[in-house]
Amino acid sequence: MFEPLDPLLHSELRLAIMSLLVSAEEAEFPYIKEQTGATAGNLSVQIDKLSAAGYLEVEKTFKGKRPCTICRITPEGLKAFEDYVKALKSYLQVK
Amino acid sequence: MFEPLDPLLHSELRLAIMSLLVSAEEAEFPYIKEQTGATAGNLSVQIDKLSAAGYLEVEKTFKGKRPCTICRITPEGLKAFEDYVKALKSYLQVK
DNA sequence: GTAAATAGGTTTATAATATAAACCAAATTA
DNA sequence: TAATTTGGTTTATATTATAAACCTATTTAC
Repeated sequence: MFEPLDPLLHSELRLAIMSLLVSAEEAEFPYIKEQTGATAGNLSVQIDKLSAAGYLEVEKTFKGKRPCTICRITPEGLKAFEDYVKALKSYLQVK
Repeated sequence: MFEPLDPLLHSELRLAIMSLLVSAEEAEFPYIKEQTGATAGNLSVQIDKLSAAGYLEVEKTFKGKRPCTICRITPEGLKAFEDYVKALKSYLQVK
């Protein structure tokens, strides 16, 4: 009846991060911060979790002299996102 | 960009309960338990929360000699559910 | 008739989670 | 060179989800 929801994606901020990256393929930390309205601390923690799960890959580089964290969604992340959306529909379809 | 998600509805079990009641208009505790696969304790707690928020009304009655808990969604509950679904779409629409 | 099992839940304890506050280092500006 | 800003990370706290333990009444088995 109700399909289980991936707890990693069933989180407001993590879902927003993934949603951005599904469209963008690549985004910098400050951009994600701005778009989601999250605090840097919260964002850092949630990106770590998505990265640890293999849903994101995180590249730490430099932009001029300043550090720059770039995030991209992985194929597994995209699959997980699509599965999550599919599962969600079992809750939202009001017959 | 991303609309906030009602934390009361952004919960797997509570969302399942509400989803059932949007379709059914009325359901007994054991039926909800069976359909959601939740434990009785968890279900009891989550129904209380939805009820405390005014999203559900809970009628405690008897079926023969045995206690029977009936749940119905309220107009505010329905509104909240619809708003939640609308908000969710801001996360799911992959352009 | 009474012991055990079942129905229908509620209360309570625990573990996980989300979140922001505090913090840090380097670069820039005053 | 002091203060501020950028770009984050680490840590502490408060909330939350969840199941275990529990309770009462009824039914079934002996």
